[in-house]
Amino acid sequence: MAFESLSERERLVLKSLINHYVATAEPVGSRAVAQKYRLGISPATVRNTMQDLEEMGLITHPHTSAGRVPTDKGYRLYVDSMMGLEALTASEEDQIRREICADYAAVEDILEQTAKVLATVAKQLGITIAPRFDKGILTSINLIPVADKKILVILAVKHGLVRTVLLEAKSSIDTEQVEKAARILNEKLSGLTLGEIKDSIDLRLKETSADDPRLIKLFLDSTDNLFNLTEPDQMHLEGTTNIVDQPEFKDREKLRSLIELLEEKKLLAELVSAKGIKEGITITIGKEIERGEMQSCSLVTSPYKAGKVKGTIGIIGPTRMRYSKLVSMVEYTAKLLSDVLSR
Amino acid sequence: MAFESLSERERLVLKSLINHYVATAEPVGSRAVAQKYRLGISPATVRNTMQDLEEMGLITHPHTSAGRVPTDKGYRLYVDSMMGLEALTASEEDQIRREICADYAAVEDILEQTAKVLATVAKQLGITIAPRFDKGILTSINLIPVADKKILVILAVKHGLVRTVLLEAKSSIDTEQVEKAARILNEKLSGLTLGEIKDSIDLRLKETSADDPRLIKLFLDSTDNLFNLTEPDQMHLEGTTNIVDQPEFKDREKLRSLIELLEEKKLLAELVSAKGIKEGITITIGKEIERGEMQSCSLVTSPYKAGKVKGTIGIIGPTRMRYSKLVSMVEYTAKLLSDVLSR
DNA sequence: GTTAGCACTCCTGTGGGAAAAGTGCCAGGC
DNA sequence: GCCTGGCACTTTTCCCACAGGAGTGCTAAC
Repeated sequence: MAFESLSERERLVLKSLINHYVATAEPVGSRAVAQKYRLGISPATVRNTMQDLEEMGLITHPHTSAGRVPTDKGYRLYVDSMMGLEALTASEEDQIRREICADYAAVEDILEQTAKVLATVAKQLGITIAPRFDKGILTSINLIPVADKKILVILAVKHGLVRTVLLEAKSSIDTEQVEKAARILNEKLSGLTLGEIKDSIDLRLKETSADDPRLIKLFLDSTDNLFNLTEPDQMHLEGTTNIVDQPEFKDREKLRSLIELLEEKKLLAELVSAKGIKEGITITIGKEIERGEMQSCSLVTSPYKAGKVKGTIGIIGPTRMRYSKLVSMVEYTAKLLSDVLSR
Repeated sequence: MAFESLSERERLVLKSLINHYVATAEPVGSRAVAQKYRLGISPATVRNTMQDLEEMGLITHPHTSAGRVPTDKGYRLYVDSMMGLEALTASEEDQIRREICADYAAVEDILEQTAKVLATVAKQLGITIAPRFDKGILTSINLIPVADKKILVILAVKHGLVRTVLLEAKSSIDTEQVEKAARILNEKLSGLTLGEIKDSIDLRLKETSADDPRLIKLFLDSTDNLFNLTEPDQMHLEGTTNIVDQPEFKDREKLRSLIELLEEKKLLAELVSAKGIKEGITITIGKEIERGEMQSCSLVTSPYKAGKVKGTIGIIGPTRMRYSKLVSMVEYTAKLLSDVLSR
């Protein structure tokens, strides 16, 4: 549909309506639009315009005598072509900066903190997902025997990212073997990205496998586990409380199904990090989200960088959210986070 | 108050009432008790007995014309002296066993799985807390430089438990120094429990500190971080969905404040693991819980063992819960978990 | 000591009616 | 020809009254 065909008035009415609805969560009547936003036109005119907008599928009616409510399509148009960015207040910026720039050593902690501050400042769900390791360059592998049959594998990736995985061997393995295996693995694999390793580990370790079959075989068998790139525990979700109060979730069933989805950490992580592939802010509105349980929600996400590797942060809330502000917020936060993690 | 003074009839009525209330979530009238549990007495007699029980503070009235509801004190008496254990069904045992005995390598994963299965089978919140490391014996320390100024510290504890912490140094540190420091630390600290180390690390490392001040000092400065024993991320909480539907949380405010508490992972972990100090099952009912936000909830917890060190698992739900069943469940699960982790 | 009976209390569900909110359309004005 | 005031119409919401139901507490009788 050619949205450029919207008249100036139609655009103004839609914009005002959305602003008002976002603020009040109540269907908006023609009077409210006409008066509050001093467009200089009467409620009757607004009503006519609204009818047109409704025909275009940009707004709806819950019932005859109710005001109008934006549809997903309405929000989409608003977001794409008529919403201005709303700058963060100084105090919001401060709050975000304070939390993120505190000098935590571990990336994990910074990400948790980031999710929390996003949730708090946005009064929505805040979510952060650890960098996707597949583009990260492996600097070293360490194997550490921590118990009879257990070996801790440490993958150190450039820029101070670390992944540790515990492997369990069938039989006990002595220290020398472990050291030898570690030497081989480092020799063959360091300097490559984890993605490359995942794809070609079989080939790269083929000739050596005769050397010490057991350990190398264990390593090969665990490839999926070791190089699995979206670990659910690499995700931080905060602010569940914030959405419990939202009027859109006064319907119990809706709330339950959303919380259900939030508990499926792996799924959620994949859903969100898929949005983080593109550069810059991505806004996903209502039914545009693939999962049914979340179709009354919107997602504002952005990738961030830690050196070469990229992760995703975002805000989840009802479709009725303050996009103009939240976009600024996510943008600012992602920028800051990238700076902190890449220093 | 001398509860032994309860007559046989009073005990029977209280027991029947609680059973009925737990099943229906509705205040229980005298007729329901008299008929359903064929005590061979009339509703009028039950009413008289109920009045007595109410005077003792074991049950209450929401209002004059409503049935009776057990108080925390009523539950307490029931739990302590009149509830029989209810065995798990074969299929419940199966389900629990299947999830826990699957051969995951990492303790983390087993604990997450355990929390999930507790939540599912009990239809309540399931919570597991990783072993308290303070009684764990350190088998080795490894220091691994993962980036210019970042060092990954790996504390290997007996029975395959591992703790990794990332430290950030002020200035870059070369590999030799790291190796030397690791040797010193192993020499001085391995074989001790983490608790001992935490308390006496200053003394133990004093004489060596002249050797390589920087790294050892970093280590000393990070003691709290390294040996902090209740890390929030060592906790797994599952089944939030289950409580959203509970009739006791139809009051929005209650639900919000509970979820708020659940988000305070650190606090929650401390709360629960405090209960896990005692041997065997601990039941904490309503107001007996220290935190106000949870005073309409009960807690059924048990410690479990992984070799020498102990963690806690438990179930959280409204005070109106099926104690007789859940106690069996937590007991069985804790036993199983101990077996799996100590093998 | 137990029970039946009954009055009393308080909650709950229902229906009607008035008020409020808002639309849609029409006819008149600029 | 577009805008606007006016008005009828629709639907929800709120309130109130009222009946019905549930369950108690007391009393008197067995």
